[in-house]
Amino acid sequence: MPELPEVETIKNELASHVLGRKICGVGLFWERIVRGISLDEFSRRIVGKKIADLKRRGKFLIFQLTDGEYFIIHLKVSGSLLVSRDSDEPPRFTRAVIYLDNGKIICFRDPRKFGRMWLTRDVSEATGKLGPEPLTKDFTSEVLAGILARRKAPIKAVLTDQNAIAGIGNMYADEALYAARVHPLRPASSLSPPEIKRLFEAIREILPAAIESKGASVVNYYRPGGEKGIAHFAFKVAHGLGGKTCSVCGGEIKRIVVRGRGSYFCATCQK
DNA sequence: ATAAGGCCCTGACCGC
DNA sequence: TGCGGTCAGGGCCTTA
Repeated sequence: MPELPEVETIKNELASHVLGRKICGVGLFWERIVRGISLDEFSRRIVGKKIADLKRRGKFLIFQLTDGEYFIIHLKVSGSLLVSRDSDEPPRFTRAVIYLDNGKIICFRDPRKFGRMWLTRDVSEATGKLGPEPLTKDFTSEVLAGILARRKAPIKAVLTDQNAIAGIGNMYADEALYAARVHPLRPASSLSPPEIKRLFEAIREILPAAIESKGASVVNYYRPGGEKGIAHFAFKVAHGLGGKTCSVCGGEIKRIVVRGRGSYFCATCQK
């Protein structure tokens, strides 16, 4: 599941393959993968453009093209972007292929077909409602406190709400709440100042560490070269990977469902 | 405005 | 071995 650290890793490792390259063709094998415009218009407008820059916003990957166009990808649950040669057969479940002028291709592999692509002159069409980036300097403990103060929903739901904070998904929300010793069902506005401080520090520690480890390969996450990340080896609770008991107190790691998502936590440490 | 639930999809997994 | 049923999950859409 690509979240902020995974998309950041993909961005970092894709850059050398794509920056300055011209898109000389596309293959589209799943009609609903493109949002907003038809497959024909997508092809017509993207072919011939150069990739001038590559950025990440939340879980969106943004290719800045020449002529004011932006090619935007969201990998959702099961998407990956794999680089190979145009002479190679694209891997199974490839929904789209981007052909570059250096003989390389980017394969958008997505077994679940949840992933989406945009081609637009206005980035906000895809990313407009996103909350702040949690790793920038202006995201502070006070900013987090302000976001949480007006929300009564479970803290887990607010952390994973992209319109509240961008980039945190199911895995890293569980890890951050565990590190901060906060129960996932606590109403966001009920967190005390020390709890907010701990949560802020957990976010600022866990996300960069996961980027350092090139992301977490739980299911269907691969780096552009096909390698896996190793961030999941550091997981304490997320996705049930932390063992049956808490490594701190020996308490039971429980699974509950919050807003339809599996949530793992220590029933003793997280109040 | 916020909260909550359904939906999209299909591979993986389970029980028989 | 094969079959049917169930589950997972991000974000959009609808409803309250």
